[in-house]
Amino acid sequence: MRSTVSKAVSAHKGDLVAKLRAAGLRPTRQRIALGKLLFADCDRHVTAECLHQDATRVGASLSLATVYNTLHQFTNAGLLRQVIVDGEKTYFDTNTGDHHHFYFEDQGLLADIPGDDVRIDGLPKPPAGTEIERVEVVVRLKSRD
Amino acid sequence: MRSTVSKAVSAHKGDLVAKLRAAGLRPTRQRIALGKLLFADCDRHVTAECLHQDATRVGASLSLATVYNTLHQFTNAGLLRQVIVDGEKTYFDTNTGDHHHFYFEDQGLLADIPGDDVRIDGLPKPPAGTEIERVEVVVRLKSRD
DNA sequence: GCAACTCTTTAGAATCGTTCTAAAAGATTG
DNA sequence: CAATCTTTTAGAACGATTCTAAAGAGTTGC
Repeated sequence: MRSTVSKAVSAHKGDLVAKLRAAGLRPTRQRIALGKLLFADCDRHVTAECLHQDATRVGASLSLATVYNTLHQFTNAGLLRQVIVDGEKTYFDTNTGDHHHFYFEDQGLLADIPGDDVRIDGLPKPPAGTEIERVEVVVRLKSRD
Repeated sequence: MRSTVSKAVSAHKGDLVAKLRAAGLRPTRQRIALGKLLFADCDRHVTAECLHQDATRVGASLSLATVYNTLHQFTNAGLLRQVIVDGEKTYFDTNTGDHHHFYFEDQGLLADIPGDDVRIDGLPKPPAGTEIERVEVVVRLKSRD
């Protein structure tokens, strides 16, 4: 059992190292720790602050500045995507595919909109000289009393 | 000609005063100056900083703090709407109706998406205990080389 | 394995948009 | 006009993020 777990973990770690190398990033202790937190399980939506807390909680000690650096490097490498729904803080999404979001305003939480069923019709052509980089839909939710 | 213009302006001003009163806001020099800038002509998308510059340019002298206060008061009164497309600054839109936006990333400019033809299909139901406050579509544009 | 080199990390300072504070100025009511 | 309430404002404070430059770690060639 022990060995299975550690095999699984090291396999993950190998993938991660390859991922980092492919992005031209050295596989440092810090980047591996953050990579594990971000890419190990299911999709996540994190802020720098909360990822830093996660890392600390897991015993990885790194500075907040490194978390910011890393999030931007991962974003530039196409491993993450930035989501802007709130003027206060920036969210990073591990799901880089085409999809949209629910935003729970009361709690400041993001969730992917499941399925790829969302269709947007009737969008005008982009103005001359510009092209669409992305169409983002945010469904803002509030708790019902 | 002169009189026509000044009549038009004072008519506008009267509307504005009424608008402010209806919102429970005293018609102060500062609020009237900002109101004129915001509601006189066509729809606008402003940041606090740029509205402050506009005001200064027009000869109205008021502090940046007042611009922030006023923008929020107008927003609470339903006269403006906040639009979040950029982590750096907050935009305020004089068009409070249901509509969506183009965002010119290179220039940090917002534009309404003309017409009410945009339809969004296939949205899942909001999670239990929540309700949709608003669905926002942002079409991010970049200049074509 | 070790030197030489390059890339990373980091603590702390700096930045920037925005909000807060408390005191002065202005609007309103009777 | 006096009394009262609201607004404005300069400047301090704030919080997320970025910058700085010096120390630390990863990499490469030998």
